[in-house]
Amino acid sequence: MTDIQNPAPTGFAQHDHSTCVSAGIRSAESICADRKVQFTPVRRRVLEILLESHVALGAYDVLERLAAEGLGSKPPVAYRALSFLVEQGFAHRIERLNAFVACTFPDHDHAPAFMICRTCNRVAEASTPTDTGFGPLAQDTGFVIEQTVIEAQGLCPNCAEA
Amino acid sequence: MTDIQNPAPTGFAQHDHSTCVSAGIRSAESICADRKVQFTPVRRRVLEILLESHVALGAYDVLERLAAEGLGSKPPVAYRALSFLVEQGFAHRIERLNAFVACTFPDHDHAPAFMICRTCNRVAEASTPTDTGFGPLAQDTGFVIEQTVIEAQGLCPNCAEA
DNA sequence: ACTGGTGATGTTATAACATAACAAGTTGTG
DNA sequence: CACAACTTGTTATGTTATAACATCACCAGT
Repeated sequence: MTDIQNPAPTGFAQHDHSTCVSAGIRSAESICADRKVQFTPVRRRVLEILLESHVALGAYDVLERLAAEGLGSKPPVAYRALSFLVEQGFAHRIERLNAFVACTFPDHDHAPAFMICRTCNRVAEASTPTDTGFGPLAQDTGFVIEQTVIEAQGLCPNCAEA
Repeated sequence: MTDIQNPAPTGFAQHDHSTCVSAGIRSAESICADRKVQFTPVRRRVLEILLESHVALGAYDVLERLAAEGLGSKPPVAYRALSFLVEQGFAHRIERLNAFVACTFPDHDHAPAFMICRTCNRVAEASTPTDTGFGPLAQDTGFVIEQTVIEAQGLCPNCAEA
């Protein structure tokens, strides 16, 4: 297995966050156009909400925000929008937290790996090579890999200080 | 990152399963004695239930079995036993499934990686080197890793055929 | 034997996460 | 316009998880 590649992880480091938001939305718009899928108001707004921070949000956190804006108040509304975003690769589900974050690299096809702060729930995303080391093993055993989840838990730099 | 090491994954392959059960219980007994923690009837029984197959079981699946045997019928009973087993390294939580499996290597300290069949929920466990590739990246960013979850989803050999 | 500490279990209640099923509205296309 | 495909709204319920407090069993010290 080769090392996890890291095209400059945002999430923990200082950065111009407004770029994350605008770039995320622009990518999504353009990809949706290409794929001829609808980037509806609810979907767009949910992506914006996720993009507002690098903190993983639960479906009900998102829903609460939607409800406050009159965009839907029942769980399926949030779950449907989140499923859409995950399917299209605009967001990822963090299994460990049953929560969601906007994707940092919506434009490349990649296998994500996450560093998750257990104190502040902030998440940094890195790319991994498609072969995460299971390849050879899976071949041995006959297991057919469809997707791999890699999630590291710990403390982000800020929370580690305190 | 080096390849995932694989001390002969059970789970999918044919094997003498009674060994898994007896060895699992014996290890747990001996480790509990060393650590001076109690291997109570509920804890033992829950481990036995997990050991009965390499299928990941939800807490409520386990609870159902316990209840049928008069060993406890309320969720906290199952969750407490499962937490204990996970803490002691006798079982692992599969984040993707919100479920649990008995550990295949309770005697070594290891970072587990799992192959999870989406059809039958059977799980094969492999060991990884302690450095799963996040090390260098984490150092760059200042992230302090406490635990890493690696879970591959796909089809086990049996289910892949069908 | 009493007392108090510790750890395990029992129980109630509820929080948090998720989806099935169906109705109603919207949008693009012939 | 009419239709098909898709999206959203809503009800109801299913599933996973834990907080909080009561009780019990055991052991050590007096």
